[in-house]
Amino acid sequence: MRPSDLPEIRHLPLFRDMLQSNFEQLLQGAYAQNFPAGVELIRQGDPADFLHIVIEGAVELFAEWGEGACTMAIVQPIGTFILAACIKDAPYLMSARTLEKSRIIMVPAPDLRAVFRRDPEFAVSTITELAGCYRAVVRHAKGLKLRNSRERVAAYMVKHLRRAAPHMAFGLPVEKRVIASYLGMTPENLSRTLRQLEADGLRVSGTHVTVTDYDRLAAVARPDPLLDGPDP
Amino acid sequence: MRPSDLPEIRHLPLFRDMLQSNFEQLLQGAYAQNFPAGVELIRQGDPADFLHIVIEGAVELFAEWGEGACTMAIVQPIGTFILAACIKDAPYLMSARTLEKSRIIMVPAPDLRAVFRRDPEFAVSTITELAGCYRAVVRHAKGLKLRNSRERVAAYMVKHLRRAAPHMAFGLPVEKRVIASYLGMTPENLSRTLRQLEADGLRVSGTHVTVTDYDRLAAVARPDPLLDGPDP
DNA sequence: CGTCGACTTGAACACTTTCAAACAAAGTGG
DNA sequence: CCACTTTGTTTGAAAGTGTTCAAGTCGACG
Repeated sequence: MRPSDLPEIRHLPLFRDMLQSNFEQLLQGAYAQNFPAGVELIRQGDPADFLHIVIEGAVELFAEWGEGACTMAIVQPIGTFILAACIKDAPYLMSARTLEKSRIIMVPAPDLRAVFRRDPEFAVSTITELAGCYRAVVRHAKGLKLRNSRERVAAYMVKHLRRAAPHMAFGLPVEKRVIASYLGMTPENLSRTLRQLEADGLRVSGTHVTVTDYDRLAAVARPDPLLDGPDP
Repeated sequence: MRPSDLPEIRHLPLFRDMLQSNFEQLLQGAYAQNFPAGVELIRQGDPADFLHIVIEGAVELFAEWGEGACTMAIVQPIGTFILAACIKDAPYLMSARTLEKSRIIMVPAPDLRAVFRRDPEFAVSTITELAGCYRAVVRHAKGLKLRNSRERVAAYMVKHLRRAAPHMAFGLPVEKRVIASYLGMTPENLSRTLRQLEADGLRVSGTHVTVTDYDRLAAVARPDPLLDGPDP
């Protein structure tokens, strides 16, 4: 564990309000590791041993069933994943793999459970964090059920464009096939949909996205804070 | 509030471990109400005021976007809903309506937030409850993305059949159109799919479901604890 | 420069929705 | 208790959406 990692972690909403002594103890049992791209960090069904924190790089959370697989979320710095499985001491519902060279910190789940039982501030932070995760998945599920694929793609682009504001362009954070799977469609279908959306003010060339007509694109996506998350 | 309601609520996992004095205080600010079927209890986007507890009846959680709507979950006794919105003091992501004549208890959200800050046991219960909700939505989203509609219907039936074990029959808990929407399909499509599944050991007549060949049906559904929940 | 993987494109196919109509069941009012 | 309305369910045909398979293109990297 690098000393420089600690302040960043300490500032995460999850760890921000806990007692310093508890924070130190929690991170004492933790260890950091660097992984190349494409490494499977956890496998769905395995018992939950560690809370993972992404310091650098990017991690894909994905689910498998039979021969099929789909990406459920992308975690980028600084973010945590599989908090819920650690808390319930239950099997992971999702697998995780690095999409790029990544630096990950792993906090043992038993330490986690021990600390939030004696640090009320940490308990409250955990509650807030979990509630946020829950709401994120609900939004994702709502998007899948209420929007068709064209609308989902448009909404994805609008969301990332807002993050890049005031620019009217941004770079795709991950490969298109991962985005396609996240949006619940095949790569072929995403490719065609992107081409189709050129008529609605979207230009995608390789990894580079430019929006030439925000209003037209937003008219397709009909962004909604209850689906896409709060404005920021 | 009926005196007879209290013991049932007290035995819920969410309230089981808290101090009696805190429980009493929490429920003191609460009130119970009886609703006929079809009443909209909460509307998505409204600020979260109350944690709701279903004592009798059934409540549908649903989401709307534009002209479309879909049901996200069914809550039956004894169950709670919209805990996450109360905790985050954020707008509801889902609307709720009674499907039958229902008895609902409403606990003010500020009381909730106040109590788990001073009762560590309640905080832990809240964390566990939320983690459970989170995992339930993840499973639902996984099902939507990984299974096709025929598989989702088969899995739904297998899941409810297991609950009815050792019987090989059960009654549908809600209308078929609600089930269809929950499974992410149209009523017409559900109707056709049920008919198609007769070739795989399923018999549905009105609200009554009989499974004539469990193995065949399970071969279609391929039940998996990571999608359908733990065995019970 | 060649190879590999990701991306794109096209055509055929499978699945799902939509619209329209018929049917069934449950509740209403005479 | 029976017609009658209302609402949910089923069915069919047509249209729309998304997937699969196969082939070809592009770009990054060794």
